[in-house]
Amino acid sequence: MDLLQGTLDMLVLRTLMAGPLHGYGIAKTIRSTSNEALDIEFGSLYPALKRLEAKGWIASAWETSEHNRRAKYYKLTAAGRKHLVREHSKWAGFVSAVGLIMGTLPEAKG
Amino acid sequence: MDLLQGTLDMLVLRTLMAGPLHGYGIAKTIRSTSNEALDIEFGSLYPALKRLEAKGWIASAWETSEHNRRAKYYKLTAAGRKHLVREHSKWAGFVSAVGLIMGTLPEAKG
DNA sequence: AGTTGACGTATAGATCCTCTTCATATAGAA
DNA sequence: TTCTATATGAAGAGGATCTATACGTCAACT
Repeated sequence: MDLLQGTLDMLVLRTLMAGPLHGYGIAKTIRSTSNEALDIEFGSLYPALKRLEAKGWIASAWETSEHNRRAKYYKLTAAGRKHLVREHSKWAGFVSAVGLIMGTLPEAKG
Repeated sequence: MDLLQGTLDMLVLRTLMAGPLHGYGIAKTIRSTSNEALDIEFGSLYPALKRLEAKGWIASAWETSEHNRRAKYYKLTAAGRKHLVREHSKWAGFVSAVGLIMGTLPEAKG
């Protein structure tokens, strides 16, 4: 909920680095790995998966889940892996830059 | 450029904590304080300032700048100060949660 | 037998923010 | 007089997320 734009793609890609997973599983993994801090809405997730697949960063295949249901499994492509590295780097740089603003300015003044 | 949505407001509010400043000065301050990493577009900044003022987090007044030009100076309100604290806290929580995802998942797997 | 809850995918429309582009204007330096 | 830095602002495009909704299965409880 209330994810900053552009972050979801990186999170999904990073989650898929651990192996192929279906949409529902991706959301559950992100939720639990973040200690329930990040709650991905399916209305955000599925469009994101489409986007990612259209860009060639993930590939999908219908399979049977561990609960014996049909589920579309997504896996990282080589291009996706490279993109993830770039995005992670950009994210780190951004967080660092924001840290400079939030931390180095004078605390108060008339 | 390419700011993550929702971050600009926090950055502007934080910058104004150092004292009243006009739009142009806010952009310059953010740019230099972040070592040129954050480049605020005026097409993003002015709508943001309007938004912030409409919500009562900043207040404005026309004055004369140090370069002898008319400039609208913005200053943080008490409500803005409180909002900034909340947003900063949310930001820190979000960064921390993203860190959990990006750092704690297995690096790779078939 | 009926219902609840976990599992799963998917779309449409609204909303919000940022970016690009354009328009306007003054002061000082070269 | 031409260029650069200083200054504000609006319009429209683009992109991502959220809300709401729909469909469907399986297992467990009552």
